[in-house]
Amino acid sequence: MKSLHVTANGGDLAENCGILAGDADDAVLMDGMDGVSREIWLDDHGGDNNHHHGHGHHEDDDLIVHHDPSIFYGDLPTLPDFPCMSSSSSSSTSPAPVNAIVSSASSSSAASSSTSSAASWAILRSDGEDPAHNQNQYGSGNCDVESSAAALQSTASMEIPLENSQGFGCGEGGGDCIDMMDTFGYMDLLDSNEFFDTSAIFSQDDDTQNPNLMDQTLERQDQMVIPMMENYNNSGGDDMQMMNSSLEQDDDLASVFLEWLKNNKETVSAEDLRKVKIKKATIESAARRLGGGKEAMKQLLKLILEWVQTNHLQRRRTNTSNNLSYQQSYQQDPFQNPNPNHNNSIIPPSDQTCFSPSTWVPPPQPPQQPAFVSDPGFGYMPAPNYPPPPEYLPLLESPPSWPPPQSGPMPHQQFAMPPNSPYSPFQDPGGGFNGYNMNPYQYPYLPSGQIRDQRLLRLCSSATKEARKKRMARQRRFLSHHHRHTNNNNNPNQAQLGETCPVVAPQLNPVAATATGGTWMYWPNVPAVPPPGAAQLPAMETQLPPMDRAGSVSAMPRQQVVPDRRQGWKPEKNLRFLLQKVLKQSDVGNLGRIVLPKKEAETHLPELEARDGISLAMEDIGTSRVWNMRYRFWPNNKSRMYLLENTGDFVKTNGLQEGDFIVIYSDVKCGKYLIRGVKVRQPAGQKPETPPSSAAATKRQSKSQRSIHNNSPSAIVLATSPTSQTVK
DNA sequence: GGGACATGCAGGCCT
DNA sequence: GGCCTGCATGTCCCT
Repeated sequence: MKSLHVTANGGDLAENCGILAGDADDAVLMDGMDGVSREIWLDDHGGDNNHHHGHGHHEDDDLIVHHDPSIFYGDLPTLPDFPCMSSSSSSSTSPAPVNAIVSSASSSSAASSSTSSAASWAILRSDGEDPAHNQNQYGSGNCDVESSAAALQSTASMEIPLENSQGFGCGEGGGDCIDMMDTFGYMDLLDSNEFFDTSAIFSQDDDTQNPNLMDQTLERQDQMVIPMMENYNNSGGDDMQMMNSSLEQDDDLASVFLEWLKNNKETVSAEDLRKVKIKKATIESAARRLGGGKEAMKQLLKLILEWVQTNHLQRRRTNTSNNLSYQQSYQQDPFQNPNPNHNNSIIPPSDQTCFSPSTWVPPPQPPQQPAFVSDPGFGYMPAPNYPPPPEYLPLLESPPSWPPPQSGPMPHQQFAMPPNSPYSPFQDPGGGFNGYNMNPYQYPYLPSGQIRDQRLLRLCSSATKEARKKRMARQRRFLSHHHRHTNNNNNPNQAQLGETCPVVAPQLNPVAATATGGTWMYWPNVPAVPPPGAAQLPAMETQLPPMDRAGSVSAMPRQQVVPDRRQGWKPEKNLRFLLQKVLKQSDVGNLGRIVLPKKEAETHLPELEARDGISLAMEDIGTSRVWNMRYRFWPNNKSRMYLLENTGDFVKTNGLQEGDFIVIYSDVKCGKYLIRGVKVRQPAGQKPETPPSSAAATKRQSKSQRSIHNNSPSAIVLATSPTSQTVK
């Protein structure tokens, strides 16, 4: 499997970006760019360190030796160590840990550089302000990665090593990793000695109090690999000169980094960056797939920095404030910790061993009153990863910010909620796994442990069969409750949707809005890179009427990604495109069920443990009516067929016919699902679309539609006159 | 060859 | 008898 496993603490970058693919398969990233899918796995780093190695890549990597785990595997997650990207040319030898403390062999030039580097970081922390208390200066921060992620999206999952003392990932597994500092944090900042303050660097975290830190830095510089340097051989300090020379030529890159440093000097420390390690192959591959060259590196750098920033901030927040709020959250809501005896229920974030914090989280928001009543049997919440910035999600097939439900979410769901839904009365009687950091503000209504549990269950490959059995058992226990609730509430969606979430106006629908401009679009699986013809998107966007009563645009083509999240983040843009389906005859027939595309369903909809599936409240964007549909699957050979049932009324109400399509969104703000039926009407001059009169016609149409569905790289834009089409 | 998916159709339930 | 449910099978596409 072409998987880049996002592992635990470091997972969020990959998780949100779908970064990179295994270099063993260069097509992976391209797959992701084609938007076919982005599968991201989070592995239980702490629990299954061998998992990475199981991919058989680590041991093949060229190694950047990570000396002292205490230094490099501190509280900041490492960037993805993409074992699957590991070059096959990588060494198969295990990374013999090198003592980072000593660096007698460091060259003077390296020493100079690293000294400057460290000093720069030292000053960044010299303000003495707890970074946790600083706002992410990139605004949401969580989303900047998206732009890069767009180019990095991969079908493959990614594997990010957890940072921990076990030397996971690069250090132990032998990844060809690059420390953040060693990679980007180096650059021309080395000359920016205005920040120099050697005293500060040793007065920070425990692991930075190592008086040999500077030496460590110096030494590691000898070993770092700068991806821009194609031929760089990280064999020793002799290459430093070449490397520095190369870096010096990359003023842009350095500028980016410097700018970032300035912006985040209060929030990110040198130590933070030192803990970020990226495989050489990863960076090279990423850069290559970003187009290569300086621009690609710059983009990648931004991505990484964004990740560092966001991840770090959240962790800091968690570390500084979570212990209390963490436990309080449990104590305040007994339901949140149904199993108080669960040993893992209140593991301090610092003790996390599995998952990283939800890196891509919006800036802390004051907790709000829950819009739902905690009901153990009522709801379910998928992986709570923070979704990508919504401003360009609704229109596009976006990578799942939460991983594919491979590992199994909470099974006892009745009404599934989109990720991060504050209305998701997610329950986990099992107590909750505390494997990853939790931003106390992120899911104020959800028990951290449960969220972690959820995340674990969904993401962690170590969610073993045992765990699955337990989940199944829980599901069975709650099954009756679910049914009762369903039966007693004809429209349970109200509870699910929450009352605080405004109904999305019909014009919010990007498809509709687009159609208003005279063209409707079938949004394909949007590739990370603009497909041919995608240039139409911005132009079309200009035709869009206000998508929102508030004047916000609920969708923005990925091509219009705003580099600066501080500007691009518009919370009101809250529709996240999940999937779409061109309706077949069988979908619009009287069966009242719609077959959903498997991959998209598995990726974007809650994982189904049981074939009975879950109830999904779907708000019709056009009518605001909430349809209580059922999302389920059928066993089909060795696979599954995913269905949306109880769609008959919806189809009839919207007058949907074969060839029309539905689009499903989630409201990233409210956590509800939205559905829209889009009617396709033939342009004037063409024969009105009629049901195929023959099997051949049916096949032709089916083939055409399948082509539409499958040809994700190209946006299929059906330009019609405004009068010749109908988009409800 | 395998996966995804459209749909045929058998069996049970309901009216 | 009609409807519903769910499985099976055929077709198409991708690898």
